[in-house]
Amino acid sequence: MGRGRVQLKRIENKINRQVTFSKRRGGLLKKAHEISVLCDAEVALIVFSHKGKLFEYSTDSSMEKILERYERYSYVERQLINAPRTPGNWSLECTRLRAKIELLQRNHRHYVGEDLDSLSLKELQNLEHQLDTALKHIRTRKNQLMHESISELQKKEKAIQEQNNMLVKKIKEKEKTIAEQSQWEQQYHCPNSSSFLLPQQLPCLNIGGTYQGEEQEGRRNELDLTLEPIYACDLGCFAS
Amino acid sequence: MGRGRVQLKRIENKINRQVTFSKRRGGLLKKAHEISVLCDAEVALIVFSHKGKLFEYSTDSSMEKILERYERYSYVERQLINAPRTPGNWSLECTRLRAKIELLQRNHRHYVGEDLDSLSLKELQNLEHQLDTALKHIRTRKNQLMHESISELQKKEKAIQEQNNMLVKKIKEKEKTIAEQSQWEQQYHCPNSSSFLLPQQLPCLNIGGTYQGEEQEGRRNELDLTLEPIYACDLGCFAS
DNA sequence: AACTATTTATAAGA
DNA sequence: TTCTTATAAATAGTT
Repeated sequence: MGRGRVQLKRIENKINRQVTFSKRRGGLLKKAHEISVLCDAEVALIVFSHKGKLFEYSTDSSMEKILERYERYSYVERQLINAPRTPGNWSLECTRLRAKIELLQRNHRHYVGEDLDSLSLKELQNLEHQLDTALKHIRTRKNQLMHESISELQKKEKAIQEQNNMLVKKIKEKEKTIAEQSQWEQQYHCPNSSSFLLPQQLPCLNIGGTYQGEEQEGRRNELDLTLEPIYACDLGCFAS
Repeated sequence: MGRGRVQLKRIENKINRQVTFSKRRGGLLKKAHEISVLCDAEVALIVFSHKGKLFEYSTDSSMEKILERYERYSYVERQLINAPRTPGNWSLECTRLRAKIELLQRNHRHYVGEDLDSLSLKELQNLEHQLDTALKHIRTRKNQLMHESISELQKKEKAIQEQNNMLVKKIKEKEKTIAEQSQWEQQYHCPNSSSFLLPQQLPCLNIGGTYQGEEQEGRRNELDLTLEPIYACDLGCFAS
């Protein structure tokens, strides 16, 4: 980029080399920063000039972290023990543990179907088989939970229904008692009772006797409706 | 550089980010190499992709040397700014890291279908879906590798078959030469040749002319049999 | 993985 | 060094 093509070889003119270094260094650092931001990558760039001056760029200015990560990565890659560096500053144990984490995380990516390019056919096959097996277990467990949930709900439903029936029976008995009472009151014209209200109350209660069945049905339906959403919701989670 | 200006911020589209990363990574590595050569500088470049894959460039491939030089160079600076980690911090860090490992390993067990009892239905469902997706990716990649392997083998087979045909042709020519030679010898009763053997030899050779075809077939079949086991063996790895 | 319209980087000159 | 400018390179968007 510039006037005239450039040969990829050391610039012999000292001044030119210095100028080019200065310009290109800026460009390189800029591009390192750009890829870091644009692509969410972690970049570490170290440049020593011919004269030995240091220039550097690192994502989030955490050069040490990136270099550590590099060492870890290299360690994992080489499957070698990382020679402890600068012992004063840096725990070997931590490095080892970080390497293990890196390995686990890299491995995990394979289990979610990422980074598969690095795997051989044999490895892919093993992975496939393992995931297949895992899925079988998971589905078995899911079905088990579903069945448990269903029978739990059925048991609950039954219990509530029984309670319901019992309540209906109780109400019927109460009504019967009240009806008998009012009949008695009517017959004997008891002065303590507010008899003028009864003619309107009675038909209601009488009808209630036969009407009760329907209302009971209504209640059962209501209960079913109450149950169903719960059931549907839980099953909604099971759907696949 | 390119159509439209680029904003210096993370590219949210995953595909775009990946493509841009790939392109810019190449450019960055190239420029790092160029400044290194042109300006006689020592460069170390480390790039971790978002997914954690490592790319690196270093002058004369001596990454470790450059990093060491970097450590030496920045040693004074680090001594001034960063208080070295105390042993107490180390053990704390180790504990933290061990906890993370435990977590990762526990999580991993779920991915191989173990320890499922502790998971809720919702969690099981998420797991199932994730493994399903992973399996799809893995199978796609496997198929890709298989197809590559198969076409490679077919190409090989074809090449060997051609070689085979050529060899057969050569053999035919040699036999023709030999047959002509022996005919010539019979006609002129050459005293140097052991003529008493010829009556038995000739029928063989004469028949050989027509018989040759079968023998040739036989040879080709033999070769096919040699090819087949290799083919079957390689494909055996693909079977699932 | 190519292509190409643009933007960027930069070599040379001042 | 720094600025300018012509031109080579890089690359974003597209196919």
